[in-house]
Amino acid sequence: MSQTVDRALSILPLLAEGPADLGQVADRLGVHKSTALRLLRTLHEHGLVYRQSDQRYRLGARLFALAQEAVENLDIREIAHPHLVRLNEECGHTVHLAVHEENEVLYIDKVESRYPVRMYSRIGKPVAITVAAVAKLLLADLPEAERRALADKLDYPLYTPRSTPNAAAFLKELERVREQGWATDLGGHEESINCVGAPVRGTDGRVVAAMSVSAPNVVVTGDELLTLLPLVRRTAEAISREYSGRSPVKDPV
Amino acid sequence: MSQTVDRALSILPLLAEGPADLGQVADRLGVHKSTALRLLRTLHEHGLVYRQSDQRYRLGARLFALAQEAVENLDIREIAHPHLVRLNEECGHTVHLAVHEENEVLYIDKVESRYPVRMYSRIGKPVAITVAAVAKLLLADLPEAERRALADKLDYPLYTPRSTPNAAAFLKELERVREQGWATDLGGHEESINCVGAPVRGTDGRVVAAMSVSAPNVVVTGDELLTLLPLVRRTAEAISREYSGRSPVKDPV
DNA sequence: ATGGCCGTTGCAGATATCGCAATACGCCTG
DNA sequence: CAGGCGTATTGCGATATCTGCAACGGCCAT
Repeated sequence: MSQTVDRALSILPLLAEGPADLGQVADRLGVHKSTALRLLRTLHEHGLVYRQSDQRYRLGARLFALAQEAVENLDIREIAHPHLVRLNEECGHTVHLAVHEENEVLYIDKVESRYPVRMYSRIGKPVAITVAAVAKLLLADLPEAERRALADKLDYPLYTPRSTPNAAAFLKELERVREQGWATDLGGHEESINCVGAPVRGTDGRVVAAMSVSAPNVVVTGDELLTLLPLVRRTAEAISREYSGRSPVKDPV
Repeated sequence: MSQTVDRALSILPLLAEGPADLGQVADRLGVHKSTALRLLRTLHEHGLVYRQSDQRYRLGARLFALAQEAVENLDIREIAHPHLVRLNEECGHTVHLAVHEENEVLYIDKVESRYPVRMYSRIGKPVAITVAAVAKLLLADLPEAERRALADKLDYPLYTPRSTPNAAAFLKELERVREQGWATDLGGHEESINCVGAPVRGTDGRVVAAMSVSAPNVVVTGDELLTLLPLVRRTAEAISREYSGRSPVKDPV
């Protein structure tokens, strides 16, 4: 770990609180003014800090550009996977992670009992969008207009008697999911399979992914599965925190 | 200027191109692997880089969080936002707010039809500096020497046949914008999109920000959009007044 | 004018950083 | 299962780099 770089980087969260002048930065860093000056200059040359007209420093524009590119490379799956594995170890059931893309909802990760392995054969396949818990979570977060438009376009196949029958029912269900912050699929896709899921949110609060736990009701009934809800929600929230940068480092040796 | 910090920060744009492993980073930095390792570790501890499961490095989510806090600290945005929303309600089109920083022009706020939401996906992204109405407004206010120097440094990509073709044309356009006090972009960036914008000025009369209204010409033609000019200018002036503390509406303390 | 405040610079000493080489680890091959 | 290869990691000494100091210069308010 480099001391100089460490100090320089510590300036960034400091400036995130608001603009500061040289003296303030030096004080809060606990270094001499000349030292702070040189660090700020280097940050400035890289565009990470900007010097406003009153000579105070604040975070710079390059930060935006980098963040932009960072987000494009951000793979939720990488971050979520360990959490999914842990959840699987705790409850023993199949765990899914899904995202919404182009009017489809796709699984992007899956952890199955005994098999902490990426089942690519299944991953990437569109889910039953009108009934799956993860689909409800992802679509419930859309603006109302889009939700409406999408609901109209969809087909509502009756996989089982419990499948969502039509657009009206679907929209109503989405509204409920939106308000309660979690979703279920109780035998809506396969008669004997129940799911309970929770949303993963980004910094802006929007739902970026959804996860769920699935189990056949020969193992646990729907009601029993619901007792896992707190655990599922905690896991989803942990992923959200890490994804949005709220927990920068978890285990620094 | 600090060599160590300089090297560390050089890693960020490098990783913005995509994930890289230790060796690649060391090579591109021109330093020994152990050096690169220590720099990367420091960046990692601050959350600026993330280590994915294949041990390669990638930009981290903390960058996103920092950029977000940075944009929230811009007081122009605070002041302007309600005005932008009102303008959006009145005309129905997309409204942008942008500032100039370090040879770049960036959007710092955006209000979209029905959607008074911060689109961070777009906010923070540098604008097409040679054609956007807001860019013309901000650059037109620079001292002539700076304007000239900047115009020479820029590239002039031909997004469309109407894009500004070269430095000479750009300077001429800036001169006109400077005199008339407003600017347009008629299909210079995207063939079917027109914009009309006006400057926001501080106490000393200098342009501190610029705003614009954009609409596809399938909705309104360029001429029709121009009829909104008085409204846009009035809004910009209202923001200017409030920003420079001469707001007739409400006076703080 | 003049004193105080803040940012900036040159310098010599201190120390953190660098590259090297050796080690450890994971992965694939035979 | 052994062996080999590529990569990440660690300890260490030489030295380039960073640091704090003190002096300078500009700016503002008294």
